Amino acid sequence: MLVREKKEKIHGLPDLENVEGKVVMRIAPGPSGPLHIGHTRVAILNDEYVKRYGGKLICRFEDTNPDKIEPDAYDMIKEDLEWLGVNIDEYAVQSERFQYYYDITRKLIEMGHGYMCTCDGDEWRKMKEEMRPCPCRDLPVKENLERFERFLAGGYGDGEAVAVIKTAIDHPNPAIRDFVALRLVRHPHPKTGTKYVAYPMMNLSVTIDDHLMGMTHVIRGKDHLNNTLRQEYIYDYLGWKKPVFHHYGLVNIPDTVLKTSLIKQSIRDGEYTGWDDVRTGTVRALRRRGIRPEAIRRYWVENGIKPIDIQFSWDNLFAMNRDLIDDKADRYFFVADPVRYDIEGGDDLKGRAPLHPDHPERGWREYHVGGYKTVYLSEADSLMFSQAGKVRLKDLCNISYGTPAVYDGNDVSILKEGVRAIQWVCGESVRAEVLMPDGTSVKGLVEKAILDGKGDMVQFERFGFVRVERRSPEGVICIFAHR
RNA sequence: GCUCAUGUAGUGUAGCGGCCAAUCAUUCGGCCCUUUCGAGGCCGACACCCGGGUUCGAAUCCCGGCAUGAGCACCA
Repeated sequence: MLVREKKEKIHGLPDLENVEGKVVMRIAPGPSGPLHIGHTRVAILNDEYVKRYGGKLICRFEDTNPDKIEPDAYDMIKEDLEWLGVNIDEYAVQSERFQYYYDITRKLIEMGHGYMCTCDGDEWRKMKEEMRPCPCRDLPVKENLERFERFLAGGYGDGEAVAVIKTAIDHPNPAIRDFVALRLVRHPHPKTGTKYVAYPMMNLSVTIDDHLMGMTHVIRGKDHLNNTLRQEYIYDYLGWKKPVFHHYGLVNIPDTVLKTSLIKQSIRDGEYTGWDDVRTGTVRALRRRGIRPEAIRRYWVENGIKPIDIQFSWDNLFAMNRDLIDDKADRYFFVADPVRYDIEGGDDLKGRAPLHPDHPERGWREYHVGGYKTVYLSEADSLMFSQAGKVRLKDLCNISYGTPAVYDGNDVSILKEGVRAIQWVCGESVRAEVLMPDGTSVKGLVEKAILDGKGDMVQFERFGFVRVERRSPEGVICIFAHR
């Protein structure tokens, strides 16, 4: 009883502060590509809290940097979220909301909290570093408003002007001093074309949308800590109520490719097969490898929302996934880099093995080696066999080394003496190829019973869990998940 | 350089003044079970960054140091 209570606590996320009834939360992906494993953390955490407290979860596409947008990403992200089991109540797109950003920036300028800067960008930054206001900062409101309208109308050339929010020019933290709110972009936007030239910077659009959409809690990465501090100026200027902010630590994800621009380039170059290439860490690649969304969820829930930086552990994720699939995955023998052995002696060789050792009721794989009595062993097991001299073909019989190999009875008890049981296939097997996460592939043979199998996750005994991508008598294509 | 954040086993986490000679998961090692190096069972290994202080008592509070990370973009 006591033990159970303790366990429940450990596996749960801590409560949020200041929850009054329902919550409104959001995830805000930039549509530059599909989601990768790193993005799933914020999605899962927000989803978990909305499910706990009730309320709504908004997915807001932050598409305010037109030259980084991948037009397909809007749909891909939506699919990824659905697959993850993240329940989105509303979708919003920032490129449809520019009017809000303009109206509120105008208001801030009117209030004297913003200005239009026409200084050279480098010089403006240099002055900020020295805590000196630029000449535009103290221009009269009227002049700033005129510049603002001219700015919206496209009356400035690229880089000639920006709208700036004032904070404290002498703020001890250089990252907080005056920040750009709107900039000029002439690059056409995939959704709005060249309709707008004035584009909001993230700190402006995020703040306005979070307020307008009624966000109660914002969970995001620690890299946004300073952005939060900047955004608080806007909340204060306008007398808006601030959401509760939470910043979780950064995640370092090893051994995979996550950078969207890099993946995109490799796809274009034909090196990667697509966004679901197994060498990448995209959600669709993990899905293709047979990682269950529940495993990803459990992983992030157990990681919590602490602000410390963490190291992502594939081992831990795989262990959670194994937990989920082990009971469902049927077992088959797969032989990598097959080496042929003929067996001399013994009579009509027959054997059978359960599809799953814990579930004999699911049925059996029947073996009838008979006839030529030809089997194939993996290259590694063949080598081991030659050194050990004796080996058990699991669920069939024992053999002694030689060419041909010699039938050596069917006494299972030799396993107790240290003889190894190995996997094998007979002549009636199917070609199989297993695509590995590093992009290589392992070719071999798999028992033909796999063709009648259902369910996409199977275990190749002593090889690992794989997802079956294609089943056909000509060959089976699998993706390696983990051991 | 400045500013901010954080420091519990290999990894992630619990604990947040006495119940902690520190939890759980994973990892690793051993044993049992098993015709898989899968699953299951049992046992074991590994940690409170350092130094001061407060206190009867500190992983827990305070200060300093150190370390790590982030930001200082007309990216998000």
